[in-house]
Amino acid sequence: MADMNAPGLNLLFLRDEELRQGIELLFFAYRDFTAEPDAILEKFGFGRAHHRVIYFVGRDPGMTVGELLAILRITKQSLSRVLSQLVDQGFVVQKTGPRDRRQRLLYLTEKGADLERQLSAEQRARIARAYRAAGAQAVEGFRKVMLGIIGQEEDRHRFDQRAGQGQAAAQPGKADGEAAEPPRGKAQPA
Amino acid sequence: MADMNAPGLNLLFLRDEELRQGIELLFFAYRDFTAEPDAILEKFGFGRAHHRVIYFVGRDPGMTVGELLAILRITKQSLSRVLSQLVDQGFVVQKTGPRDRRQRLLYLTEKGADLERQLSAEQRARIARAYRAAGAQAVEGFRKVMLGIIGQEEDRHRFDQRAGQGQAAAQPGKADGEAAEPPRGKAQPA
DNA sequence: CATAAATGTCAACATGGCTGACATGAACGC
DNA sequence: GCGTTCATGTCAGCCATGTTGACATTTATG
Repeated sequence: MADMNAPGLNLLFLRDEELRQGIELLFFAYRDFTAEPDAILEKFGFGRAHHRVIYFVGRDPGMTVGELLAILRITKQSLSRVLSQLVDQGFVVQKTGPRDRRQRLLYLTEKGADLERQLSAEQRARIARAYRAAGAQAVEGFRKVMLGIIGQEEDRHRFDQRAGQGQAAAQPGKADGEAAEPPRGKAQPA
Repeated sequence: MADMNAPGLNLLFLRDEELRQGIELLFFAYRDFTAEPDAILEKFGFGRAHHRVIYFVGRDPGMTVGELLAILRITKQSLSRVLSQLVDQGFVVQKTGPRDRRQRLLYLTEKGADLERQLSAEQRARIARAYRAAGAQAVEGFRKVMLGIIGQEEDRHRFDQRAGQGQAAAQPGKADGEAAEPPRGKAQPA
């Protein structure tokens, strides 16, 4: 800060420092963000992979296996391992798709929903605390930057409209034509 | 949270939606953020654990093994596996500490620094793109929210105003964040 | 009816966490 | 100066979760 007025080189240096800090912010935030759920999961003999499945199925009940695979970007064999544990132990149920009977639509059971709530309670609290402390305008900036970091347009879409108008979703020309879509309108792995 | 859809709770619902989006922004951003370095590492037969070591040592040359362990929050046995590969293959060197000869101070070789640059180039570019697209004010908001998400005060400290520093303070007990994936309780595959 | 798609499954392998036990040399306190 | 603690290394085995490849089943579709 003190020598910010130095010529040329220094600006570049600060830029590099700024980018490094961006990298590290992601690391620390993610690390702390996942720490507490991991501890809970351990009591169930589950890992982070189970958490991801429970979270996204809870988010989007009735999603297909293919959709889940597209989000997680893992192989079906990897998913299968955790998913069948969750099904066997009664956290998730699979129902044959009504339109396409090849599909297995995924739902949380009550037990699964309980666990989901337990797992995300701390995460929500953490986010809520950070949002509250930072303020609405900062939250909007956070969203903008995070969306910029996310690579695929399809992934960004999920944040378009279902947005929290509360503080977050503001104006910036996002305006994606498509009404707020309740669960289940998702990007198909084309 | 799944049953917050009750009528009349619209504000609460939006709040819940907003918090869920926060959770998902972290998931997707982190997923995409680590994808490309992983691809580079594969060509070297390395994984994320190697990336972390290279990143931190590059960030803070001369750090001790103990400091690195404190950053990564893994066991010395886990670190040993990757660190000795990096040393054996000439990416990292260890020098006996001048003040305390028990310590092994860590440095990148030229080869190591090359790899570090190659690995973080994409991550910096991704951050830079997101920052540029979002604007300075959004970046400030991003920083605020991310710092709010980070739990420990000691961790937040490293983002204070190190702008003029370049290297970590090399304080015992704590160090920097990094570029790969935060470890968790048990197993963490590449 | 033939083919493709959605899903499941078996088997093998790699990475990188973990624990426990034990070794070595250097620093430090008494 | 001796014993204890500290920093580090190492061996050995376990576990979670990623990977690839091959193949089976059911259903949709041209």
